[in-house]
Amino acid sequence: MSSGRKDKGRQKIEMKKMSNESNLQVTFSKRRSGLFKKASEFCTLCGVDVALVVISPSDKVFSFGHPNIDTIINRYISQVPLQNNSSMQFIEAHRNTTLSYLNAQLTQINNTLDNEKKRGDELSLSRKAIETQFWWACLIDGMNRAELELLKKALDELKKLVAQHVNKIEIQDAPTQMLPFFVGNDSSSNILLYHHPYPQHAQVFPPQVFQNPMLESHLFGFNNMGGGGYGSPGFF
Amino acid sequence: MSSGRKDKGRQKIEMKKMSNESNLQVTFSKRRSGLFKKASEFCTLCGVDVALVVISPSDKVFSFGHPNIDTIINRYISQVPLQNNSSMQFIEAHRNTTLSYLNAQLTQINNTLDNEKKRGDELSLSRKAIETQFWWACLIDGMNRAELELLKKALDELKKLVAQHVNKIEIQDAPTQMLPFFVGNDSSSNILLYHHPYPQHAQVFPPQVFQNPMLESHLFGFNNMGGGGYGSPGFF
DNA sequence: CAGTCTATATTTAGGTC
DNA sequence: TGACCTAAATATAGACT
Repeated sequence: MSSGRKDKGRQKIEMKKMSNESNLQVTFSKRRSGLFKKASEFCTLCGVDVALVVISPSDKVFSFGHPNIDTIINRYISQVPLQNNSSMQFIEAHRNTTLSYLNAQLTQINNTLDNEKKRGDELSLSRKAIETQFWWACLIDGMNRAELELLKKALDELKKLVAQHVNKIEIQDAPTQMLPFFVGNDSSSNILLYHHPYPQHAQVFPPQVFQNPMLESHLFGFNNMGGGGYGSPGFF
Repeated sequence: MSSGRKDKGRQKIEMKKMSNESNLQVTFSKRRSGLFKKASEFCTLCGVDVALVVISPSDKVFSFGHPNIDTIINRYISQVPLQNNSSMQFIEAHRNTTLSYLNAQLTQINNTLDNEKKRGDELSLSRKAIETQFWWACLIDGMNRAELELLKKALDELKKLVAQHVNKIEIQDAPTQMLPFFVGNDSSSNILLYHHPYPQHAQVFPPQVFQNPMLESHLFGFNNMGGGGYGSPGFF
């Protein structure tokens, strides 16, 4: 019921990589299932063993095997002469890249850890310094009401003295610098504390490194490895 | 060209293993080539990687791969470790132990890192608490030499007073009772100290005993406690 | 076995839903 | 994605060379 147009049916397509992305996606699905079906039919009809691995453009792995893909792959690996079998090397390579990746991670984390330790130590130190510097203030906590009253009185006295002194200074010196000690305002919330800009610890791991596909040219053959020398641009 | 006998054309066949041996042989060849062709077209058309291994009833191995069968197989086994190959098992086992070892290390280091972070945060917090609690002490930093001298004198006086008072108390009260240092947040003696609206974290500190000599002059030697504070609510 | 031929059986490109 | 539709493109059973 669309435009009353007659279906064109199956069209012949050129045997090259499809340019239309969405068409390619559809064709990928269709042909993949078709291929798997053929393989499976082949198995039942002829009683053979088949292993089939397909890696999609988005790097997903689809596989089919009868009776068991690992069995077939193992048989393939043991059958193919060492000369042609680079699987071992690839395994090693893969392992090595994984290892070095993890090692890099380890290094990075260790660095972060070191920084944290340093930061902690510094803080610990400065805290100790503060405690040492203001140890006497702690005494105040131990005082009872009477003692505190006494202290307050003493401090009042001190305030006067200091005020006096500061006054003297202000007269003598240039009054550019404001002394914070006894500015008698009522503000109770603008205490200025200095801040330490601590480093952030966002961890960004390096992007993964991919190996180049081997671009060997083989002729399509029936009983040997094949596959055209076809580079897959931009798929990895 | 046989005489006008009509061809039966392609017949539908049951989907089960062919009984006729010679037919099976023919079908095997035909379908095998068909399957390989499909796989090859699939590669070209969709730009995917394919590995295909077929093992004939007579145990011959046929394979196809694009761009290289070993690459694909390796990628497959990177995903799914092989089970039935002893050398593979060894490699995989080694790889896995190495990986789990590294992973364990990673976990451990991450834990340590977390702890360090926590420690750092706590220290940072407690330090801020100290700074907050003794904010007024920071004022001292704002003083010049003369002011400090003055303050020292006043505090000396205070010291005497307090010492005197403490002495008196020790005589009156039970001599077993020590002066508690830094007892936390519910003591009435803290009222003055916590007058300002900052969060209290006094309880964070261990009740350390400060046995510093009172008001030694070196106390005033520090001068980089950061920016001083501004007026405080009529504390004095 | 591998190719060829022929008449179907199957697959699938291109759409629609 | 996936299912369904249609008609053309392919694959292939069976027979023969």
